[in-house]
Amino acid sequence: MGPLQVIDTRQDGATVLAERALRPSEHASPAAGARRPLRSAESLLPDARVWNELLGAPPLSAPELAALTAMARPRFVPQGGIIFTQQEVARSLVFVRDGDAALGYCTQDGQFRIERPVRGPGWLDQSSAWIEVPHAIDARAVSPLVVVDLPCEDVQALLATQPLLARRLVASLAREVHSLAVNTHGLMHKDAPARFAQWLVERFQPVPDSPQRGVVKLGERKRDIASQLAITPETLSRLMRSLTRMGLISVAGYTVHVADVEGLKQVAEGD
Amino acid sequence: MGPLQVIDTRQDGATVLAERALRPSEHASPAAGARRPLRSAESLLPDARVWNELLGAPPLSAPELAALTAMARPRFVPQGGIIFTQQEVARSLVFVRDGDAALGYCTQDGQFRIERPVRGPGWLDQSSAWIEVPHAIDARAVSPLVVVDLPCEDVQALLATQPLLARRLVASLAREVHSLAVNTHGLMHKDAPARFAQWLVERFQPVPDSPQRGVVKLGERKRDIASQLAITPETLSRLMRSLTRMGLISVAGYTVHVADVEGLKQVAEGD
DNA sequence: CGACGAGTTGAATGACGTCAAACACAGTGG
DNA sequence: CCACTGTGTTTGACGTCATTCAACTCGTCG
Repeated sequence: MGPLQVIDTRQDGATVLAERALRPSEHASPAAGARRPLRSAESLLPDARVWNELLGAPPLSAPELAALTAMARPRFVPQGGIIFTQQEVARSLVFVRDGDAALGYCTQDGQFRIERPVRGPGWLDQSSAWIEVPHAIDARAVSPLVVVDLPCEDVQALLATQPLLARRLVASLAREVHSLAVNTHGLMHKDAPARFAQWLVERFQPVPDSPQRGVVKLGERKRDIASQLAITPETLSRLMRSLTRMGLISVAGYTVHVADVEGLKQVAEGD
Repeated sequence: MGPLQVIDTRQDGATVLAERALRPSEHASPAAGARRPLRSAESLLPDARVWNELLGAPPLSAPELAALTAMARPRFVPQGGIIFTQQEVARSLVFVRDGDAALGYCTQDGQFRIERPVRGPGWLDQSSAWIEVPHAIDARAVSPLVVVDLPCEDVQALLATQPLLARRLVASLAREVHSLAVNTHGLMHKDAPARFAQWLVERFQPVPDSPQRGVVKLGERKRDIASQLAITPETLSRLMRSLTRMGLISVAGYTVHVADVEGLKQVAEGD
């Protein structure tokens, strides 16, 4: 089960395991490919893999790829930089090619509350530009990253000549509608324990031997996880302790060991 | 201000006005045009007005209308009937042509909790079929109504020949994404008074003379309004009394008289 | 009249947020 | 090696908001 080590035993009987727990912000986040310094000389344009991941299953044809790449307007954004804000009217579809971004909003005290993290390649806003409304939310760079704008008029023009591309854009929007609808349902009818259990189940990586057990690596600060779940960090901390006491998980720094997925799923069903 | 009549004065000083308040279920709901008995002989097919309202601003061309109407599969659903359920995989885009429907889910005790009301013409599910997933939610008929299925393959085939239609479908999906995103944001960050105040502001009909004052007609049972706001009927009742005490509204049966929209907007901002 | 469903009201409970203090840990400079 | 600091998390006490449960009103329908 890995190099674990007991460092503390608490009065509630839970054993706390030590696992060198670097803070997520200190991780050399492996998926954020843009860690090496980007030079203006090197192409920021997305490649085929990126386009295919954005637009869904059947691989894109060469002319489709060429047309998309021709209209792409990439730009580099430094860590913490603003990608777009609620005020500005959307004129382009926007996605992140590489790196970690987040959709959220600025609080009065200058903090940025993450509502939904986005790991490249992934859409930041594929809808607002079509109806010429302001972006519904702010977007910030969590790591240094490359975002790409697709001017809406250009995409629209392309639709006339590439009907299959239209099908993909529609499907991509449909996926977003679906995920938002599920999310809304959860917020309306599930309490905090259920939402957190669900969050864990979605990120659950089973270990080879036993299907019930597994691991969830927390790739971000716990306060950011909390704000995704629309709860406070304190409540999240209490939830983790509570699930631990129920014997469903055990927490070691930024690693959650899941002892009983089925139990978690039960909690996730909630009401 | 209408034929009002004092029937009760409470100790808190608020004056309650009587306005023959039929229950919404007893209203001959004027917008639900399908009240007259529908015969199988008469065409259930949507007309141009319906299509244009579904697909947004620029009016559709004659060939577009013809093609859409050719693929439409209308069916009549009696009051309280099930339109579709969460289990079934979506094969068609679904909308209500005439009448009142509701998206929601069935509770264990057989009740139907309304999550989002839909008044025809309006989409019930324009997204699931594109990605071949089950409907995210149940749909029921609140009044007798006509729903129309658009088989997904047919629509897809039409996209190949009608690129402007693709643009419209995309825009329509984009509008849904936008409204869901706003809704999600509200659920995450606004408390019950703010959500209810917002709900009122959205339905606010100003009276000609004074811009601050106006009326909101409640077209559904208060318990259904409560479940749209993800609160209990008791809480909704208390909210209405609380807003009344603040002098922002006064409630008479199923009519809410708004005395101060700006005040309501302030409450709606909440946090 | 009694039964029923919708709405309201009050008291009790519980879930979650707020506030403040303590703790863990990496980084810094002695 | 050691304090010292800053950030992030944990914990406890407490408050607030919303739900729950149970009564009660009102209008409708039999």
